[in-house]
Amino acid sequence: MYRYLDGLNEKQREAVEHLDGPLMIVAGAGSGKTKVLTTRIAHLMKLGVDPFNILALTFTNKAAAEMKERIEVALGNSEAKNLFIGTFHSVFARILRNEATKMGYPSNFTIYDTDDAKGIIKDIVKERNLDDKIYKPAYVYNRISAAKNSLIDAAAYRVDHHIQQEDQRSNRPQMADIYETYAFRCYRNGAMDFDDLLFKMYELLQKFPEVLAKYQHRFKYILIDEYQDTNTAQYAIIKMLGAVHENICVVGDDAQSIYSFRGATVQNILQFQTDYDDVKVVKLEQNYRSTQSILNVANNVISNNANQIPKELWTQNNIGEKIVIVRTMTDNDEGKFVADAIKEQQMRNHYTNKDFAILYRTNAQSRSFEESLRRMNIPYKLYGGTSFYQRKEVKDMLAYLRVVVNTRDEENIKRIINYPARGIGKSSVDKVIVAAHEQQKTFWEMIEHGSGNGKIDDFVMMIKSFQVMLQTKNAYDVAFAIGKHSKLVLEHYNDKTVEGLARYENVQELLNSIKEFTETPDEEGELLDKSLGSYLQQISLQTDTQNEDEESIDVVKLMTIHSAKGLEFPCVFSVGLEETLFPSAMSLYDREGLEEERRLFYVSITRAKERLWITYANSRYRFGSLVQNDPSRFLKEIPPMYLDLAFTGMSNKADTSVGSAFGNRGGGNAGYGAPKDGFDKVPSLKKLADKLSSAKQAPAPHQPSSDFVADDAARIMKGHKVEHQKFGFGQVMNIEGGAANPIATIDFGAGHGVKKIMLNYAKLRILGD
DNA sequence: GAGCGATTAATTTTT
DNA sequence: TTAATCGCTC
Repeated sequence: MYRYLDGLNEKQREAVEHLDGPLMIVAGAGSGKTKVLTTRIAHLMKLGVDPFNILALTFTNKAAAEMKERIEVALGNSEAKNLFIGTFHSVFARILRNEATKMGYPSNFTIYDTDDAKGIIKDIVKERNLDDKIYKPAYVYNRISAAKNSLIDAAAYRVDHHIQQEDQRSNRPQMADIYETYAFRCYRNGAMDFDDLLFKMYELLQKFPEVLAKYQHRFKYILIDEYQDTNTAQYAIIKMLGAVHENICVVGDDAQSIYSFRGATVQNILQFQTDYDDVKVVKLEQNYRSTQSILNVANNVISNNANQIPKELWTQNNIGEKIVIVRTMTDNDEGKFVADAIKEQQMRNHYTNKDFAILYRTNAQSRSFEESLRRMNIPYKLYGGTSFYQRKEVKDMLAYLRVVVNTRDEENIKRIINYPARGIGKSSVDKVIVAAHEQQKTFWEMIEHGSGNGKIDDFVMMIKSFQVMLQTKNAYDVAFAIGKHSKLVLEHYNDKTVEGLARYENVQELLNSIKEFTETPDEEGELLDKSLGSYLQQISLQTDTQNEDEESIDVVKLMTIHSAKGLEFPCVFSVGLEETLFPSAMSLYDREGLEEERRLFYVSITRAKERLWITYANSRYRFGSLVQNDPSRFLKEIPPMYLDLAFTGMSNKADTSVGSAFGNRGGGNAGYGAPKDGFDKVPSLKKLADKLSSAKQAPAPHQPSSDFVADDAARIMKGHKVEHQKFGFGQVMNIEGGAANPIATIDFGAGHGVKKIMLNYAKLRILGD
């Protein structure tokens, strides 16, 4: 009767057919987790549950899209359209958009990505005259992010004893102030960062019981994918939303928890059984993906971790090929080896490009593989990295669109007010900012009714004209007009360099994507929101440009292990297995960090279906210079019996015998004569010496007087005592160059000495003569 | 104020 | 290696 149930094994079927009450599915790698989730949803719908009442949350857009598609296939109709399936962030953004005004946000609130957020933090640190070496934007951002993900707001942060101690100890006493300012500024800008989408969602449900009740009753069934990667905020939200029906189904694998840096805590999955009464637990332990060899290696590696839910992955698949470990001399050799091996496998075993994936720890590692693949004419696709939407020219264009939709967004106003250059300088902008903050107004409110600055007024008129268009024109027409009248497109068009051309094309591509968005017809029964605001919201959460028909393009895939989670490939290269790279240097200090790296390695191994190569290089270029690394400690955790020792692919260059692969670096690298210690010390000593010899006493920067006002350059005469904003106090020795372009020779004394200053540009205050 | 070369600092993973 | 900032010139 339910044919789709036939393809399930006993355990899978048990999970699908459990209808009401909390359910935890512990799903090992390759055990058919997505199949179970999608079949379960389809089954619920077959049994009459309204798709409108089902909420399914995933971590990536890719996973959400795949789930939706598979349900459609299972059901054979378009009922799936009404399901609420998406990433945590996108689903909450949608809900927040509906309820935003309750929280004092515009419904078209802007979503700030990490770069936007770091930019604001940078500004704040600068404004407070703090050292940006200590208050590094990335550090501050991560700390604020961690707080939000633990549901700690700025006020709670300030009074949290433990946190305060940490900040004192790390010499960052002003963290709480920065957090508070940052949070306020986002709010004032009508913007939320990624973490706010969770944090504000929590706040919304907390503060507005009627909103909570609405969604509690709406979501009768809640399903959560990758539960091991949820953080405290996500956990709390789910708990609230599910409290009425308690039909919560979580799927996860503690062995694949790899997002603790984003606040994820494995505790959520470990504790699930104690959170609810009568939790049904189903373990999926049969692996359908990998060969026995691959699975054996994976099991051996992960068994080195202490904290685990006990389970044993097994498979009926063939033993398959042994795993190949390859050592190369340099990262370039590593790239070359991989490209060679791909070619060879294609010849010998009839694989095509898309059967291969190269998985690495950090995005920076992609370079050598790209080069070698290109050299051998093997088509590839790079996933992740700086995405399309992070490119400067795209962000510039998006900044215009965002400002037009949400004028509270000071950050983006600042970005575009003088780009393309229209003669509105930093000082004019700063003047507005100071005045606005004094009067408790937003930047836009300050200038929208005239600013006393003709150029700013022109800018305001232009933005307003775009806003008028918003009423009658579609998103594409507005965007096109913005590109044209802001002269942004022209700016790129006039740049005839190769990069300029690329930028022009990227902006055109952005416009195309808006056009596509606008022209996608509404599905039956579903009226899609085609406003510019809706478009912006959607793309803000789209980090990967998930292009058309992923499956059909025949290319080798390059990505980080993190982005490979949930995917599988016939042939996998897990590369860069070196100490300080994988495991990363950042993780070496504590057991948890190291175990997470090991889980990451586990994830990379279990992506492979048929063949697996593990590679590492003796030395590689990092931050511009060659460094040597020991082989990763994880390699020692693989019993040699699973390894293929015969095949090296580069037998003349790379020594892949297990003996030398593990540890005794002296063996095979005679070409790099210098022992490790000497090698490491030379450059650092040299650097130090350079620093000492060139250490000039930098003059202390001049703090301009608080009442500093520049005087008219024409009034400055020989012999005047003057103050310069940067160089401090000095005396005019001489003036030359004629009235049109007078140049003064000024003696600023010991600190800065004698300088020639062009009076038309410099800001000088006359103190007397 | 703006544009351009030169120096220098920085690299974990992502929604 | 590359992105970002610095500092110089017009």
